[in-house]
Amino acid sequence: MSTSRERMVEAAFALFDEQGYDATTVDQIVDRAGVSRSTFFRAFGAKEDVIFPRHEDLQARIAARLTTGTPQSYRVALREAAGLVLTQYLEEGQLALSRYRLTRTVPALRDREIASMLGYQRLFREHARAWLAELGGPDVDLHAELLAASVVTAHNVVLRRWLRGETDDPWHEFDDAMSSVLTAAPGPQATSGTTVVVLRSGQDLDDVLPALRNALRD
Amino acid sequence: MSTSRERMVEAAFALFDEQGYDATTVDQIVDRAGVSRSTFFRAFGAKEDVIFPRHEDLQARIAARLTTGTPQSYRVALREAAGLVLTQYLEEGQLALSRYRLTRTVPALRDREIASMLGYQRLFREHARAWLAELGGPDVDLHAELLAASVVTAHNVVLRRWLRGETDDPWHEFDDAMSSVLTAAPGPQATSGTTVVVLRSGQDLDDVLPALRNALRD
DNA sequence: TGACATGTGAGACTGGGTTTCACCAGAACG
DNA sequence: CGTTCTGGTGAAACCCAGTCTCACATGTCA
Repeated sequence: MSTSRERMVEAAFALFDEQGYDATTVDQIVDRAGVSRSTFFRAFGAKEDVIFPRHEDLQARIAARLTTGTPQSYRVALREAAGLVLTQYLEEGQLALSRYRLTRTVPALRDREIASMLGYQRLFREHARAWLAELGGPDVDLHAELLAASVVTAHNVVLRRWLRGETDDPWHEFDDAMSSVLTAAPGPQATSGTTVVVLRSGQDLDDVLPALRNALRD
Repeated sequence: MSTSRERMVEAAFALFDEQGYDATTVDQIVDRAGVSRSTFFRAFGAKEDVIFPRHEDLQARIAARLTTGTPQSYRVALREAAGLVLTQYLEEGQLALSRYRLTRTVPALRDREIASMLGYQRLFREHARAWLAELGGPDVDLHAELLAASVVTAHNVVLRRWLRGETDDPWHEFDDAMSSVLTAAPGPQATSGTTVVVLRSGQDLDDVLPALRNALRD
């Protein structure tokens, strides 16, 4: 027995796929799902919300990761917090692809997606502001804002490439993109002759060995 | 005799100010303006649009400025194109402040404002992509995206400071912010011993003299 | 004068979202 | 065992943004 919520999501995506988002009414969705309008609006609040599964969770996890950052280690915190977003999308798989198709074609949904991304950016910005303030330096607000925008933008570039099927190894591209953005950021740099390697747990050792050799050869 | 459009805008801002955006219905607006609902929706298309005066104009001017850029001079093009946006807001004056008050409190309007900003960002991105491609170098897409995001973000930081009344010299802060963002961008750098000065026409010479002396002293 | 464009008004209609009341299951408790 | 409380549900009325269609009034041009 599936829950009402699941049936509504399923019915909505199916109908959106068949006849488009605008042409689909909430009444059609609830009819196919076998529930009432009341149930729909109680569960989602708005028609748009069927598509965007609760990112309060994700937002909370990002905040949690960011709060463990320090002015010395904040670049890693930013990288991993952005990685949480990428992880979320990769795990959603087919659902993320369906949503991408919709957000590309329906302006209202595109705006909604952008707004949620800016929600993440806001978290990055606020934490970055605190870290940069502790490090000292001029124009903390501006640089915190720029840092947050760059991290989110870099993430989005990689994410969109994956959504368009233009890459098979999003994590590799993600790491490169984050390096582009974060190496220029202020703070203590790795001493020459010292290489800091960040490993994602669950990764196959053989897969990372070439990268390790490469890093140590420089 | 004022036009219908002007009366509707006036009535809308007054009502939004008196009782808030959501609590104001289109019927109230057209009643006060002495026109019909038909006229309203023909003129603006949607309730939100009363607040955002057509930025197709601005978008076109930005595009025009960007198309005159070259891979050698693109940083100036970006800076001045962003300057067009700032100019627009500064010239709107009181109207921009009213809009800012609304966009801060009404989510729907905030999203709308963000979407229009992303429209500008898109122009920057597409032109930056072309310039960076001509210059050569890795990851053109990523860096074009980052450059556009940084320019827009830097502009927004200054704009918001002005909207909040936190600065009396937005142009000075704008120049600094753009320098922060653009000096690290790829391309030919100014030769040591050569100082390039960009002057806005209509500016008082006495105002810029100190900055000129300062620049030449380095 | 007649044809045509433009701006306007009136009113019906669709559909998203809210609100209110009612119902019913199951858990908790005496 | 009956009751009471609670969470999930349904029914229906309601509000309002936005669309559509028809009508009318003012031009302007031929």
